[in-house]
Amino acid sequence: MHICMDQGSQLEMAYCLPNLSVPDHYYTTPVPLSPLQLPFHPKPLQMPFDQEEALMLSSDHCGLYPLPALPFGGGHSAAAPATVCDKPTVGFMPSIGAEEVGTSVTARVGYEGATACNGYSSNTWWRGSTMLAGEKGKMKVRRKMREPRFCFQTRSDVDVLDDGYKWRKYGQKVVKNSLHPRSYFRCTHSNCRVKKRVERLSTDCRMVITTYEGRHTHPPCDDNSSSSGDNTTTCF
DNA sequence: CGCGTTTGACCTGCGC
DNA sequence: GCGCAGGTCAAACGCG
Repeated sequence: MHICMDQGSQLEMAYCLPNLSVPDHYYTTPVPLSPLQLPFHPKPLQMPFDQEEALMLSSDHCGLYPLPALPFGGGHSAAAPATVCDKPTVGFMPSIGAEEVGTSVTARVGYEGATACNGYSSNTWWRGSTMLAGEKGKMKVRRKMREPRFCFQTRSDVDVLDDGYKWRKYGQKVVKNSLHPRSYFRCTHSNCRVKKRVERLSTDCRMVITTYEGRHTHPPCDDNSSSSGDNTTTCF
């Protein structure tokens, strides 16, 4: 079964997640919104990571839509998912603060996260096991530097979509006002620090919110992308 | 034995 | 300054 999208939407999704495979039991959220007109690209949707913006998309057969609010970390907004379902407003994520994800022009200039994604020289962005005690002070600064993020919402029975990359779970956290814990994944590829957060909506346990943070510095794993015949890719 | 997951503790940011 | 909540670490554990 193909993901239920028109061709344009599939194209957009393919740009967003070039290796996303969608199992049979996936189907995208039927949120009755108007098709998204991304304000930052008149041309076909660019890879969102290149935009260094936080994109929050919901997808259905009519296209990709921005999600009005999501419980991103940092801001204590765990109750946001209810807003997503109850009051779907069309717009470009005003709830995501520029300082949170670097969406403002100011934040994008000298955006350290993007640099770190492409050609960072060390692993100082997050607290590593090799970090000395004295280095922890630097993390206060580092933590403000956010990777470009892309978020989308899928209706699925499984938490983790097969996007062609290999992920390692490094944490799970119970989020306030949410019945379901949030899982934290990191790309297992060396020198690739892309992170992924997966959580389910408290209002609809079948709705999965997946948030990618950062940009892969490597191609996806071939074994994963061609794994099961059950999965049908939406890429072209 | 190696790799991935689980889970409690810890750290940091933010609001009051 | 304090408490809360999100994010991350790392030891313990499980599995192949």
